[in-house]
Amino acid sequence: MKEKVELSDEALEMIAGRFRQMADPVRLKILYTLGDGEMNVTDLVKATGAGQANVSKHLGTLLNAEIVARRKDGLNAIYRVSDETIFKLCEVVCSSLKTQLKTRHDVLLGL
Amino acid sequence: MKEKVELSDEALEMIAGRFRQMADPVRLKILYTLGDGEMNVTDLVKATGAGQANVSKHLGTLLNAEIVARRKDGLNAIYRVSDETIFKLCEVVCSSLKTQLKTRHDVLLGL
DNA sequence: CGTAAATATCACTATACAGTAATATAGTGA
DNA sequence: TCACTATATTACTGTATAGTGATATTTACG
Repeated sequence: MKEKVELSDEALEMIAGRFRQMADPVRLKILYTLGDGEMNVTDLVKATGAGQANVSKHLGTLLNAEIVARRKDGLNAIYRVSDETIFKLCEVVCSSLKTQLKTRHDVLLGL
Repeated sequence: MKEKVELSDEALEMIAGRFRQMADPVRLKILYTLGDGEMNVTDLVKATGAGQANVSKHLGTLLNAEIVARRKDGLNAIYRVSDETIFKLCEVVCSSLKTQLKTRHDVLLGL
């Protein structure tokens, strides 16, 4: 008897949506930067090298997806990662990519 | 002293690319289906309800990303998952989404 | 107040890509 | 060889979204 995991189309759409949040290098850069601790938008703009409007928009989608959280301090909007599982995701992806690259490298050496 | 993980733009692009592969509900459906064992394209088309050209194209990108592997058997092209880490990714995402939904639900109940 | 700074939003352009119908390609069997 | 089946590819359309300049909004401070 198989352990059949039947997922509804709606569930698949939600899962895909989460992956979509992670599928942009600028958002990843923002998230990695926030991994060192909370930060305001201006500093995130400097750290990522992206435009202010762009960073703000990315933060908006991440906030909407509840991947980051926001607090206000005077003029500043200070963001932090609110869902630490994203780092686990990146970790798994990185190790997989490393394995792939290593395999490809070995193949090039004829082994 | 901080454990500083500095990733190059190229690395970020690769990671984002892997997430992009997972960011489509049809591809997820294909992968989940292949989780039960290898399958040819025709059966995948039936299982997913997507069009043949569409499934074939998705399989092409997954193959290119080395997430699935392919073998030929006569007329059939038989695909299988070649990178099991994708299931770990889905698992992490699912548990995160469940937590989010539960929290949102509790908030609605005023707690 | 008026000004400046930080952030968000708007309007727009450009690009990537999912879906699909039609066609091409390759293997199978009569 | 011809007809049939499975898969891949091509050409095209539509949609989503990243990036950006300009503007709006909010808050602090003189």
